[in-house]
Amino acid sequence: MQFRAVKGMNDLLPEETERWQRVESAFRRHAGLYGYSEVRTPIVEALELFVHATGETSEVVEKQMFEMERSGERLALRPEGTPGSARAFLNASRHAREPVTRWYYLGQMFRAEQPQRGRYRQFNQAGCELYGDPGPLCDAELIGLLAGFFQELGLRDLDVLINSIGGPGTRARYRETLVAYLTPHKDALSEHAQRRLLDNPLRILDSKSTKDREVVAGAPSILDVLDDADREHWDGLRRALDALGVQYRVVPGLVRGLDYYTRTLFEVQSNAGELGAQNTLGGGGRYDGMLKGMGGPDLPAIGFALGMERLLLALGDAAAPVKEGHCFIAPLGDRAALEGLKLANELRALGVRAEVDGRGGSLKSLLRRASGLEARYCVVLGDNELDRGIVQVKNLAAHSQEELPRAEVAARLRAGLTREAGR
RNA sequence: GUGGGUGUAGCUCAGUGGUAGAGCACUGGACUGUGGCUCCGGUUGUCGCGGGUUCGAUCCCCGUCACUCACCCCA
Repeated sequence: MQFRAVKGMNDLLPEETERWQRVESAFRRHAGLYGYSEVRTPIVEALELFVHATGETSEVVEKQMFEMERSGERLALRPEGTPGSARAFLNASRHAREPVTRWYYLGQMFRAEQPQRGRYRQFNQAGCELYGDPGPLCDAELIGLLAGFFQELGLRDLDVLINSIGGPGTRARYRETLVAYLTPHKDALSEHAQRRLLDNPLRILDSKSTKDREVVAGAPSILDVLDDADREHWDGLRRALDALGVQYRVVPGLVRGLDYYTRTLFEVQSNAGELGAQNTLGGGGRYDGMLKGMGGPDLPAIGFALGMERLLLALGDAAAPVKEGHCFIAPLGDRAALEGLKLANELRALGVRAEVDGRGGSLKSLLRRASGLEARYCVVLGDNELDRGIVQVKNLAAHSQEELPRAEVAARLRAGLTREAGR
């Protein structure tokens, strides 16, 4: 084979896309119930948008961007959805026509990581963004939306983690506190964490290295140094989550790797299916500084993204769609084949999926094929039937067969399928 | 980006220094026009790719690519 898909980028074949479509439509409906509408933004944006919004010290921007140049413009494939959505929001001046904007999106994202189960170079996210509400009630509602979506799909054993990293003031103060605590223990930290100590010390808090974990276990919690406004917001979030009945766990070490977060952070993990190390199904947080930082109005915002590939892995067979009954037409001979084409169209006109096997072959092999396709009915049509103005209809599940007048077949089969679907 | 594991038929996998097998799938027949069961037959491979050692390599060695797991990162 000469060509293969680019590393970390995968084809989705029909068996898979059926599962995807089911989850996607469930997401659209779920987000719609909360008042979210779909936004579609370009996959390619100015490189600078991500450097500025996602943050130049984030790993995503530092090492994982697919960059390109066109007529002197530096462009990039989007590594996440939030910056593009925020840009679109500002370009359209949405804040001038509505106080609060709720958008959701579905789409491909690109990060040049080492591929792994549940982690690909082209992957799909579904996400929500909420502009114009400072929270904390809407923070709780958004977390509830995310967790509720997973539950609706049938996922159990979900772990909802929350934290607050405060506003810029709190974070700067905490950063100093943390560096002061970690520096004496520097030699006990992993090599990676030692580097982080200089550029992004908060990230050490969620290191998986046991060395780092031991040191971090004794570190001061950011929740203890929240300023009054941050504290009030945090308490309000917890009260609202309790009122909504959302189960959660406070994890002071939850940090997340995008630079723009303020205050509320959250993540939903699952042990279901075959997720392996990529057990974060979705996550997000508040990013009150982004819109202003991009030259727009000083408006608060919060959002999340969930990984479609991971969600599908976690769901396993649970994402398999229910098959609708359909008809298979098995014509014997050339004359019957033409009649079969006509009958198939009659069925389709009534909204019934139908297919004709025009390849010829024995009745045995045609029935075998009908069986393999899991058709509900197989219509057998040969010279004998044509001459008598009837067809043989085989109910493949019931192993029964009856003769029906040719003129009535389509309507009768539709009635049969409707009856079954109603059960 | 770093480290480990694995690459043999469409799928799941066995196998041996003398150029390949099973099950499933597909297909034909037993049953001149009746499936999913049974029985019998048939098709399918550059043994991931390139190089080396050897009389000879799918097997040993080196490289490379892909997949996979972990780190890292995050969805």
